[in-house]
Amino acid sequence: MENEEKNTKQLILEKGALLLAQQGIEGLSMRKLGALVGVSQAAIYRHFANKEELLRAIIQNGYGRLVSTLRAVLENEYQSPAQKVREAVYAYINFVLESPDLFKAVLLQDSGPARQQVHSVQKDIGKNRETFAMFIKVLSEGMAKGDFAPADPELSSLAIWASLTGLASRIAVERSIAPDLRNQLIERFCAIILGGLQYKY
Amino acid sequence: MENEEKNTKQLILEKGALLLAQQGIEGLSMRKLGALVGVSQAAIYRHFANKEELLRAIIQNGYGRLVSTLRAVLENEYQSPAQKVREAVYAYINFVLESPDLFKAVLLQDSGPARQQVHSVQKDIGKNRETFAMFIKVLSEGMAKGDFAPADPELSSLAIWASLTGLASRIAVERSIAPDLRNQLIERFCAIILGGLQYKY
Amino acid sequence: MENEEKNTKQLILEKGALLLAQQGIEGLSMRKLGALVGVSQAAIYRHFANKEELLRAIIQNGYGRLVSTLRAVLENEYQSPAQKVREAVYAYINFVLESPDLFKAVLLQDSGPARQQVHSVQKDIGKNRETFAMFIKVLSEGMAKGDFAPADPELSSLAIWASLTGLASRIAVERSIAPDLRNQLIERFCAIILGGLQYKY
Amino acid sequence: MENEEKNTKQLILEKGALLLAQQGIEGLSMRKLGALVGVSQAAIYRHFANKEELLRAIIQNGYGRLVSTLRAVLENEYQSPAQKVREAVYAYINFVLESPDLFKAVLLQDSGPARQQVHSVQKDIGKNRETFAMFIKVLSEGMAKGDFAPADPELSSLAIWASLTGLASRIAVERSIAPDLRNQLIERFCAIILGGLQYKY
DNA sequence: AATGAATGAGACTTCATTCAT
DNA sequence: AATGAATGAAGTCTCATTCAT
Repeated sequence: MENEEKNTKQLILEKGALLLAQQGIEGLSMRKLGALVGVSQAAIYRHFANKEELLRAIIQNGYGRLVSTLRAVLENEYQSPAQKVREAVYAYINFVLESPDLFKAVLLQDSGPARQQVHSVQKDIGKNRETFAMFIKVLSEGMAKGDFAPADPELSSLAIWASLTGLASRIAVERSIAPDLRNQLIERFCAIILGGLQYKY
Repeated sequence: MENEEKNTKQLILEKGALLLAQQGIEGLSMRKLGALVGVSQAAIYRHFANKEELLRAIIQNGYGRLVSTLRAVLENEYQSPAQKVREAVYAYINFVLESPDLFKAVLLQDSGPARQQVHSVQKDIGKNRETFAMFIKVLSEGMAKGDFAPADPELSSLAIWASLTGLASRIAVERSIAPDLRNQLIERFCAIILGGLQYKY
Repeated sequence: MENEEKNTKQLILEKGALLLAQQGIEGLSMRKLGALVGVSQAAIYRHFANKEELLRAIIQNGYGRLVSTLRAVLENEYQSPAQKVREAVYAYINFVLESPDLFKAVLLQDSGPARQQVHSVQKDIGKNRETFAMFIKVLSEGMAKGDFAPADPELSSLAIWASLTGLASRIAVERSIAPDLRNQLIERFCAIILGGLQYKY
Repeated sequence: MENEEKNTKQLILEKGALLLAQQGIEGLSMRKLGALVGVSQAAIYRHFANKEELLRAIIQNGYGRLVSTLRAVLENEYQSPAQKVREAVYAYINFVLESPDLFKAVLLQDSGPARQQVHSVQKDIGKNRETFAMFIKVLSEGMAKGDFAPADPELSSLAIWASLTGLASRIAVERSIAPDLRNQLIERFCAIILGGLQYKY
């Protein structure tokens, strides 16, 4: 029984992510989603109370991957703080390249009809407390070890995370960019960030 | 007399920017805009052929300010490259603080049904060739003078600009942040970026 | 139970035909139709994807009668070709008298914005291959039997069918004509057509 | 002065006929017409009180040609009644081929928004009393001379005229038909009609 | 004679949601 | 757990027409 149900609910989540990825947040309509899943529009309401809840679920569902990847990267004992930062950047960008619209839905939206809806999601996920806390810890660690110049780790985290989001956004928008150039860009970004972290005034 | 009616077209642009600012790109409907301006929906079509054209006009109208501010900052002869970068950051952030959703409309949207419309606008403005070229020049100049470590100035520009966009986005979203904290964040951002530019491996 | 609600879809078709009949092809608006059926405009889209599909359905629905009547007439074994022609004329005219605007919608419209939609329908129905083929056969038969003078049966069919359409159109337009006069006109039409078919140069 | 005015008014009529021809009766909007003439929409109202009056004027303007051609044909002293009928058919068809939508607007319409508007025009023009009277006279003449079998000439006229309209309609609709085939069709039509007129029971 | 601005009505269509079955 | 039917609101846009200038 659980299997049966899971099928539909999970299918909705998957196809929903797909719709979101292909058509953006406006393209995710109950009608289309129902058709894509092969089920009536009304059926979706059996599984999710709202479009809001649906959206939240889709996002949480898809976002989990990034979070666990990031966690793995940031908690890897065998890497230096600088390496962790660099790997986190790559993990983040890879996620964005795989699901650009999921990314956009979560991190960049707070306009559109789902604005206020997503807002709460953003608070839950966008800030991503847990991951963020880990990132702060990595920076603190680096500063303690002398790898990074001393500074407020939370502020640094915020600044870098925001920068990373900006980079990701640009890359998500310009999907047609040559992979080569893209890698150079990412590399330069890492260089600047890590340079900035190490730089002493 | 001219003052009384305030030109309607300009009014549409202003109220349109306001709607865009308050409700995002989808919230900008002809219906609402008409009501806000105090005019019938159809009247808007006297002044703008399309929603697309309207959007383009609103954005260009509002975006002009930033471009000219940036130009002034980046072409100021009496400042060092590093100072120019810092001032550009502040100019950008100030613009975002004044018109957060104008910013969001232009820079963060890009796919979906209504978004292909914006796409061309983005190409015109988002890339913002002219300003961007000036930014590249500032970095080149800094590298030539030895203020910045040598690196590809275009790549560096792209990376920094994307980062700046990310910071701006975060600030735009979290408008309720305390000004104090905000300034610290901006300052830390500048420090990291400028540090990164100066850092030699 | 089924009777009570009367199927809505069928109701839409019927009221749609009525609207079409009373107000022509442009008068058939979703708004009006919804109101006439006693249902919201949106409800119509539950049953027909488009105005185009709706139109097609209405026409096919109403047109079926004529086709089957014509078929019965033209395949009646016990009548001479001339009689078949005469009966077909009367059947056609009777249909037009019963549903004058259904007829008009199908046969007289064909260009303009809304009309390209009808175009395909016209190809399906207007040409009415099947019925038309039967008509050709009747003429061939008559020529073979010597009832009609030898001539290209397809060309003759086309000419007569077009003429019949013209007559029908006139009658549809001038609905107020006295039945007596109308019958005389139809009779004279048959006489000319049949005379023309029998006439040898 | 008259010249100046004539220019605009006549231009409206001409471009109006063109619009009517290209886009059908729905395509003839004041907006488009104004643009086509190179004048504001409102300007049209300086010359014509209504869309109705405009339409009437366009039709009358364009229809004049047919009427005078038909008059010339039907009053040609040097031709037999049969020849006159044949020539009238060709004149009519040629007119339709040149201005198919003018034809449609005048003779086939009585649906659409302009329905009731055109109706009155139809009474004036569609029946085309004068021309029609001449046609009756030709038939009478033919019957008197023994070229045609005796019959009610008015009834015959009506039947033939309606048939001709039907033929014209078919030809107007299927504009892509090969000229060769078209001519054969017209010829066969003439043969049937003339045969029917001459046939004695 | 002409224009620019505006209007009110109406066009088709899509949306999220509800409800009886 | 699911469906088919329906709804009300909203979306963009076009139309014929009016009016002050």
